[in-house]
Amino acid sequence: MALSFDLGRQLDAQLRQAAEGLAAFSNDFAPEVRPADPRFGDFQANGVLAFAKKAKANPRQLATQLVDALIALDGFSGALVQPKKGEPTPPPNGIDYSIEIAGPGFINFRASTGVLAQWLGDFRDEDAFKKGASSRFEGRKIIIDYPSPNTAKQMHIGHLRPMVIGEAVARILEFCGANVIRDNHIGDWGTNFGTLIMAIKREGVDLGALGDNGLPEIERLYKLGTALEKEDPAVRDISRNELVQLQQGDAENTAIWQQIVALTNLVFEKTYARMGVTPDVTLGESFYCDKVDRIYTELTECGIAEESDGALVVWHDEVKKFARDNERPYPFNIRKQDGASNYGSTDLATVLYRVEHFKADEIVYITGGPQQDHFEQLFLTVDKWFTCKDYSKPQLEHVWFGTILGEDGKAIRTRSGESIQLASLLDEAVARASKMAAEKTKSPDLTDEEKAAIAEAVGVGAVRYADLSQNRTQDYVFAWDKLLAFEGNTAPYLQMQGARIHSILRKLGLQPGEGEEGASALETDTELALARKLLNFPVALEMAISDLRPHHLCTYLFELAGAFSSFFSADHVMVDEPDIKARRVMLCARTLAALETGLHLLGIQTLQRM
RNA sequence: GGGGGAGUAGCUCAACGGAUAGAGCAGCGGUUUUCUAAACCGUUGGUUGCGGGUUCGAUUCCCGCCUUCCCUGCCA
Repeated sequence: MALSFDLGRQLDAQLRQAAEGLAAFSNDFAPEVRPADPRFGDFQANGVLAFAKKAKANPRQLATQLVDALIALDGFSGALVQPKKGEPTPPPNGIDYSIEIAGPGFINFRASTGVLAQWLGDFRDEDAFKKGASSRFEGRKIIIDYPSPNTAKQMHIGHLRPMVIGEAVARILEFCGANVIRDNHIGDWGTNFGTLIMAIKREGVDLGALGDNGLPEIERLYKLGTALEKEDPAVRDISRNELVQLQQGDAENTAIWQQIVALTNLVFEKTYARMGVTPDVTLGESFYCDKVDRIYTELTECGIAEESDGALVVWHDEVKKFARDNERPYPFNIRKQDGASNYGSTDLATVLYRVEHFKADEIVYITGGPQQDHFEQLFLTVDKWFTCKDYSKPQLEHVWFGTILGEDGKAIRTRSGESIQLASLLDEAVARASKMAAEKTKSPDLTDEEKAAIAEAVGVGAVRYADLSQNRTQDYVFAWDKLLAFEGNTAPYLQMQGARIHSILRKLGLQPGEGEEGASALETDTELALARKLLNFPVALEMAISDLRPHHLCTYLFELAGAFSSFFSADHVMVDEPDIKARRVMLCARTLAALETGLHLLGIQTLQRM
């Protein structure tokens, strides 16, 4: 039998096929195949229970019928066995799966060691995994909007999450066959430029003289500007006028603005490089400033937008919280009273451009949780507008994340007070990793350059992993001790397991994939547990994809590394028997492939030595 | 007022309506002349905030409370 990369999906499809031939089942039957508790098997199908409830039928009877049909299916090799408590029965010789019907109607599947060996032989490395996974999206065009920082501000700790989460999401989708475009939608066109230009002119600052690290000075000018505006309303009007001048193409203001943007981008590039973030396009808000008139026109034509208090807004009365007759009305504002565009208008123009120019099937926005209302309004507006104009509608996803909190449990602020600069955060992480490595290393002969590269990978990896390994919608407290704890479910632990595998292969004089000829069937509990964990790599990918939450992949990698570590402690690889040695070498290489593939998808560097 | 998040072991967190709610850290007890001990093995620890409901089955879904953080039209 030919095996799919994702055996669970394959079983799912086969169960559906089996159900098609049965009168008792209908088209809406979903097998719900998922990984099982190892006590029960490798996979379980729970769908019969839900279906039986709806059909008011006996679930065990339905399960029996379904399993009979499945076994009779061409191209499926399985045998029904009696459930026993404790260890499930392995399949009889030459049969791929043993199947049990258990409890109220669970269907449990246990793969034979032959299936394990075949799967591990078919999917040997990152390329094979990718090939196996690529059928998931089959070239679907997905635009991912990240990290999308605002121009004229230094990157601080608040910029960590969009970069880390966005990059992981992009890599995972790409790996699963999507045609991903990373679109860095920088905030280069906001009200803040009015304030900045006002302050720059007032202070007579020469931006050209600031060198390539002028951001702190620009930040200082912005703070000064906002302070002045607060003191004197007349200054606020000047700023507003500077902004309008800029938007109307005034030469002097445009030149100042261009300098600010160029200066900012230069600094940002360095951080992107360090974080492994590679935008495909950088089309900021300014790119859309000549495209917003069409938005006003079309939305007004369609009767979607209307004037309200001098602004142009869209009401979504059908959604309670946005309705106009609320105590506090909450429209979607797309043009300000002063006629200027805002992020409502540019975001609408951006959706249209992404559909018309990039032919986007899907757009994913990576931003913080507080923007949920904005995106809900944006998506509702796009839906109505595209329906009116009969434009092809993309799938729109808002992937939002929680806030990074300070030790006091409050959000780390950007404008008030001292926020931690991203570069110094990373530097400190690397310094701590370096110190840790000096104490713990098993490779004292490393050169200084190698040590530095390892510290960079471990330090930055630890910070990334700490951010990715918990559910993204959670807030989390930023604490050095926590972020740089190199124990348990952390990047250094995973990197270390990889390094251990490289070490054993090095000692054997083998490249990954070599030395596996003549391997015998897996036998020990730890070998089998590891092999079964490897089989679940596609499941972890699927879970990470289904709601774009990378922490599922982290959890899987940690479990995989744990299964490997248990195996590595219990089963010696360098044994005399060539068949046993070969199969253990195979497990090492395959674990390495899954582990490194997973870490790469998370944007974390892997290491050969530590 | 409206909306969203969180509430699970001492701490930090998992758990796509499924089987006896799991990890890590901390604690306790073991393991190293043997392939990287940043490791492994064992163990202690729970009324899943409270009260109802839905059903074969609820941490998960629904209703009502409690605590807490955040958002709530012209910044993005």
